[in-house]
Amino acid sequence: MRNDCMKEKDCASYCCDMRGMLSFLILFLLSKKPMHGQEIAGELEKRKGMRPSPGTLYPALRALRDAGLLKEAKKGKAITYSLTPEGKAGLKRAKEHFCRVFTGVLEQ
Amino acid sequence: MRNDCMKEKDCASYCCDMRGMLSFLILFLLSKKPMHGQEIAGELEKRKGMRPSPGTLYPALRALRDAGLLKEAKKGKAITYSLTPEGKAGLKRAKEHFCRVFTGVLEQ
DNA sequence: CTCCATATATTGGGTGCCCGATATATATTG
DNA sequence: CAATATATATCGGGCACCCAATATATGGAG
Repeated sequence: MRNDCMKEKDCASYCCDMRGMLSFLILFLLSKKPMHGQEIAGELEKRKGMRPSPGTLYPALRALRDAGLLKEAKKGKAITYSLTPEGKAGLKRAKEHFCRVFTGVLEQ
Repeated sequence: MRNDCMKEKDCASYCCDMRGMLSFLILFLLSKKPMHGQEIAGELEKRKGMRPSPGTLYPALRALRDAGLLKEAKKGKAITYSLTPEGKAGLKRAKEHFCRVFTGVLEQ
């Protein structure tokens, strides 16, 4: 059971398993500023408390690129990712859905 | 690919795949008021646009009960679920984690 | 009682997120 | 030119969410 953390006092939450939210978070982070992969990994680590493995992050970035939602710019050994117009539009719609699903969760 | 909706104009978002958020949402909904299973399903349908199947909902409720996070009260053919003190405490921690992960997402 | 609607419950299986390990490429340092 | 560090990339597999189909139980209408 992935949510073993549900029984552990030292785990912050039950939603430590946020499958399916990775792409959404990536799009959101890149909307703040373009970043390369390891920067994204670092930001995710700060927020989630766990650093995504390369096998998690890079396939996700590739899928988003293949879907036309973000574009790449190679600089040295790093690749800077940024949102395409489609990515921005998609993020907007995703946020709306997110708000509808989690209405009231953040209140009080 | 579950996220086929990423390519469809009529789908609200990329986060339609919210695996791992079901238990969190159930705890949140029950913190508002005790409900029985089908009420929960209806509320989830309103928020997510899709009604969870029985094979999704009831095992989730059972797992939360077995974890001591909610209790059941049978009334006729329906079972009213409500949070235990452990469930309330767990939801509080889950919310904190949720807020940390999604800081800034709902802004502007 | 019989029929039907509603609620709960179980089973089997698909899907794809995500991880760990490993590989490749580029930069930097000495 | 090695040697090391960093970034990207791939591969195989586990696992848990989630669904569709089906089963059981309770209650109400006639």
